[in-house]
This record gives sequence, structure tokens and C-alpha cells, in this order.
Amino acid sequence: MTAMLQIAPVAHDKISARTQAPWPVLEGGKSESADPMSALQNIGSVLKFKRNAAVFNQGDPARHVYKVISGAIRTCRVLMDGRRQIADFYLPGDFFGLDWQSEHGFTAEAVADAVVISYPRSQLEALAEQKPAMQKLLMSMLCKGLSATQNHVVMLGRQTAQERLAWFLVSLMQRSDDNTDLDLPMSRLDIADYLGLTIETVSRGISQFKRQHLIAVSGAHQVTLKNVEALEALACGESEI
Amino acid sequence: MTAMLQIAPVAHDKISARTQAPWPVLEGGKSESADPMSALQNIGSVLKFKRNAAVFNQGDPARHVYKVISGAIRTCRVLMDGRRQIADFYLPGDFFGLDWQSEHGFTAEAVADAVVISYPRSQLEALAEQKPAMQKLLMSMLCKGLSATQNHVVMLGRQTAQERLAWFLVSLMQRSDDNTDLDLPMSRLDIADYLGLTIETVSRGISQFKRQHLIAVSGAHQVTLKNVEALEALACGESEI
DNA sequence: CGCAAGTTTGACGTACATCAAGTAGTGTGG
DNA sequence: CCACACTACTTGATGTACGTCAAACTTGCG
Repeated sequence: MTAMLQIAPVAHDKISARTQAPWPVLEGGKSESADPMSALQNIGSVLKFKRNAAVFNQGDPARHVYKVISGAIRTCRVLMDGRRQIADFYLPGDFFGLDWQSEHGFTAEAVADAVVISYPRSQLEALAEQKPAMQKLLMSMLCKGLSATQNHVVMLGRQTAQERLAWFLVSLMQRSDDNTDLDLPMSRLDIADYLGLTIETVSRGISQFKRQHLIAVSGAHQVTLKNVEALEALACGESEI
Repeated sequence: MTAMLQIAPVAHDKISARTQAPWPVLEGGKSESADPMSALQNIGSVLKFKRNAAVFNQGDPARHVYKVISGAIRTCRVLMDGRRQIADFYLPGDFFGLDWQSEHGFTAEAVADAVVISYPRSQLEALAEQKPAMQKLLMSMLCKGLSATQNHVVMLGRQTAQERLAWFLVSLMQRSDDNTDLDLPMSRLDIADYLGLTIETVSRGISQFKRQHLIAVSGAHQVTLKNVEALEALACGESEI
């Protein structure tokens, strides 16, 4: 169908939507079974966003699901007095906007210049009814998202600043195939708003990890994990009973 | 099929599992369409749990989904040093254990003596493949859970103690059909571990609301909301930009 | 190179945690 | 039905991790 997307409730400074989709679309997709993913290739539209541009806003009708191709996306909510909480970061290969009620509950913005593919929800739903594999894929993505959000809850509710930072670094590492050289596309403020801290606390925490030789930093966006076990111990501290 | 459940990875002090299901099972179900819900009636087993008994533990294989009939359930995780975070409370009519990866990520326990119906996941999945309505119901339950958990994240990341308490009371009210007379089945410690606070802070917060005439309290588990608007204002403070 | 945005560091303040009594429920046995 | 004990809750005094305010430093883009 090669849908050319018109709707796109998208903000001011979008770079240039409606590029014709230059497939393949699948890289980084960790596909559960080739079939449902390849079906997706026919219904996506490519969109580009500049840093801080909104993909959708809280309250917008949830008509699409998105996949990150390059760059990074954050979903966040802002309280009246300016306090902001970031719900999640989405990196290349990740789907977002999947939290579909009738409206989006969060705003999605580009952390850095980003390329995204948009899939009309109606077509996705139709596909899910026909293909059980697609249905399972959607369910599995939802479950993964729910599980990640629940871990976020534990972190925010019960961990200290240093533990939160360690948790953040370790989970980024795990998402990048256990590579200890991390590229952080987001600012300190983004990290702070994700971890429920202030920018100063994040900065101090990173400095402390440097002093403890748990990490090495080169330029604010390049971190190397030097002692993964210590960081994981800090990050988790988990058990049952 | 009237499955008689044997598995039930359930703790010590379960009262008496394997009662023959005394249908109807549907009350409080807010069913989206009668069809998929009635299909559920044939595959459920009734289980009873005493206060603090575990329905399942973190790490248990996720073989069932549950629905609360009476009482209340909490899902929680405990860190090594005893810090505990409650992810959610489930009240009569609510489904839980739906966060199915291969394993449960959280422990589920009875807040108060509870009756629960357990549905084998395998049969639920089979049903979902046959009936699109059931599939939609499952997706919608997952989405609702995700949305609630995301709101929990915002609360934990960015709200003050009083705001958290207000948020808790208001969301309980909304779940009980906007009745301002609330019955809190959980202890102050449960509330604290849900809101990321200590028991003392919760207690002081409630006392302050009493002094401000925002609520009235009769016995630790009976609260009447006296000024819903003020509480909602505290709870939300929301906007987008 | 030069400026602005982003980050780090320091000094100080505060909301909530911790520690410690006290008080009110709740269930049990006489 | 009351006495007792136990648990749950409340209140007070004090401590501290993190927030706030402010200034210096670094980085990267025009």
C-alpha cells in the first residue's frame, strides 16, 4: 500500500516528513518471526525530526505507532510548574507510541535528530486480526514495555541517586548488546528527568563514578563502563523475600 | 473445560485452592463486549488466599492470568536490604499477572483475604487467536496497565509527598466509581511502599489532610474525601507545555 | 576564534528519612 | 464482656541525601 502519511500531528520544526520510504526497514528489529515484520514493510512512512521536535503531543489521538530508525526519542510529561518526567528513551530498532488508548498519554520528542517510521494503527490492527504472529508481536512489545516501565517504578520509588545512575548506565549497556562503550544521545537534563533527579545530582554522580574508576568519560556523551560488576551490583540489589 | 488447577506456585498459607468455580464470574468486569468475557467463564479456577499469602513469586513461570473477585492483591519487588516497592494494587474486577513474559517480574500477594480466579495462559492465548474480540480485550487490558504504570512513574519521579498521597486517594476514588467514601484495604506500610515514601511520612500526610479538612478519617481504613477538587489539583498539576 | 549552551563544582537549604516514644485499634482467652 | 497483649498507627526530635542557588568551566557550533 505504501501509504503516504498526511496526518502526522507533528510540531513546528519537523525537518521533512513524507520522504518516500527507502526500505529495508528492518535493521535492529530483533524480529520474533520474519513474517509479521516483513508485513510491516508495506505500511510504513518515513518521518524526520530535528532535535526537540515533537513526534506527537500528550492528548493527540493515537493514530500511529512508530519505530526509531536513527537518533533517539523520549516520551515525557510536563507538570504545570515545569517539572518534567521522562517515561522512556527509544533507540534505533525500538517501537514507541504503542501505549495506545484513544489518546497518547505522553508527548514524544526527538532527543537528537531522528528518523522514524510511522505505521497507521488501523492497518496494524487489521494485520493483527489476520495474522496471529503479528498479534503476538504486538502483545510481546506491549509486555516488554510494561516490564521496563515497572522496573522504572522500582528504581524511582526505592533507589538512591547513585543506584539510579548505575541502573541507567547498565540498562543502556544491555540495550546496546552489552557493549561497555556507551554513546549517550541525551543531555544531563534528560537523564535527570528520566531518573527523577536534578541535573546537578546527575553530574555529581557521574563525577563520583569517575573518581571511583567505575566509568571513564570522554566528552559529555561518551562513557565507558570500567567496572560493570560493581555498577550492576549498585543497579540491582535485587531478590525476592 | 472447568480446569481444576493443580500447579499454582502458591505459598504456605493459602486458605483452600481448588474450590469448584461457583459462577457467575463476571461481576465488576466492565466488559468491553459480552462475548470474550463469557468465553472466560469456562476456563477459570477459583483460588482463595489469606492476608499476605503469595499468589505467585517473582521468577515463577507465568502460566496464569488472574482476576480479583474479592479482597485485594498487591504486586511488589523487594531489594536485598529489605527496601520494597509495590507496583500496583488490584481490586475486585481487576486482572493481574497479565504482564507475561516467560516469568513473572513481580511477586503478587494478598493485601487482605482474597478470592481470585485463575485462567491458564495457554487457553487464553488460544482463545485470543480464535476471537479477535478476546485479542482486543487482552490488548486493551495491557494498555490500561501500561498507562497506569506510566502515571505511577510520573508520580514517583516528580511529585512531593502530599501530592503523592492526593494522587493515591483520587485514583482510588476514580476506581471506585467516584465514590468519595473510600475503603483502604491496605496498611500504611503498603501505601508507603506504593508511593515511594515511609510509613511515617504517609501518616503525617494523612494527618495534615485531616487538619486541612480535605479528608475525614474513621478508623485507619475508612477515608472520606471532603474536598475532591483540592485533592485533584494537588494530584495532577498537569499540562503539556 | 568567540560566543552560547551545556556541564561541573561549591555553598547552603529543605523535604523527607530515621530514630524513638507514645496511642489507638484488634483479636484472644479468661 | 472485659483484660491483656500485639500489631498498627501517630507524633515528636533529629539527621541527611538531594535540591536550590550561584558561579566557573568546557564544549561545540557559527
